[in-house]
Amino acid sequence: MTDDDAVFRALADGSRRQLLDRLRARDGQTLGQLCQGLAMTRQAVAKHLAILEEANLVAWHRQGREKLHFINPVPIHQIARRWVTQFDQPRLDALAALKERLEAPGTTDDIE
Amino acid sequence: MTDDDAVFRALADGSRRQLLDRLRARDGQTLGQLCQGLAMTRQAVAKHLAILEEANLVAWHRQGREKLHFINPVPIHQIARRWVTQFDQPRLDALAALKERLEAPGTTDDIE
DNA sequence: TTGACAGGTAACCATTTGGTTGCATATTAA
DNA sequence: TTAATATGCAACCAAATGGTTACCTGTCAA
Repeated sequence: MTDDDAVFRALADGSRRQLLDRLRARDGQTLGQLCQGLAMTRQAVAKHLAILEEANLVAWHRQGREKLHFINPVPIHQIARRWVTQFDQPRLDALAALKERLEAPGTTDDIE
Repeated sequence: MTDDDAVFRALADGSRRQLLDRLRARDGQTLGQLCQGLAMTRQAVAKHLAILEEANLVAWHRQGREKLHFINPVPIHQIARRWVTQFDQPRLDALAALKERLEAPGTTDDIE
């Protein structure tokens, strides 16, 4: 509950979901790149990114004077596991099992 | 964006997620029942339920002087479809296809 | 018919949120 | 070295949010 909260809050804002969309389209963008075309100041975008970082949805890496942002899909998957798959039992139980079997071989990341 | 927004906003609050949890545990509860044990006035709970209604996550039906609340899993599924399954392509594409076959009417447990 | 019960409505309040402006700092290029 | 570039930080602001109290309405049972 405590950890999900940051993710749900982060996803609650349309601008932040838009930022995630942009990163999903092209990962590793700088703050400046992420600002382009948005009707918002750079500082506002930076605040949104900070909230996404707090929710662990975005990580970054400094390169010179630039800050490269990377998306992290794990928290959303975790939430989906706890919320969507439970939502209508038991039809999706079989699905969850299948999902694990599908994702298991050769995958190293988001399945704990 | 416009329709998802209400759902994301509704899910952003912990009290509202708790209400959904309660309805998931037992569907069709009255306002009074949903208030029990919560550290919040009835009016506050009613406001939360109104927000869940706006997001189409909860529907209700009047029975005498009582208001029975029912959960609707569809919006969360829609969001999951648009967000989770897109999040790491293409590994989950096969999963989405399977999901549709699983969820198609008439299919129960016949996959294994 | 008259309370008691379930819920609705409205005014109000403190805090959070999403945004701004202004200025400071660090890195790169000329 | 100097100027432009990329980002950081802080103060401030309006509006939204989550909650309250107070009172009103409709329904059921005695």
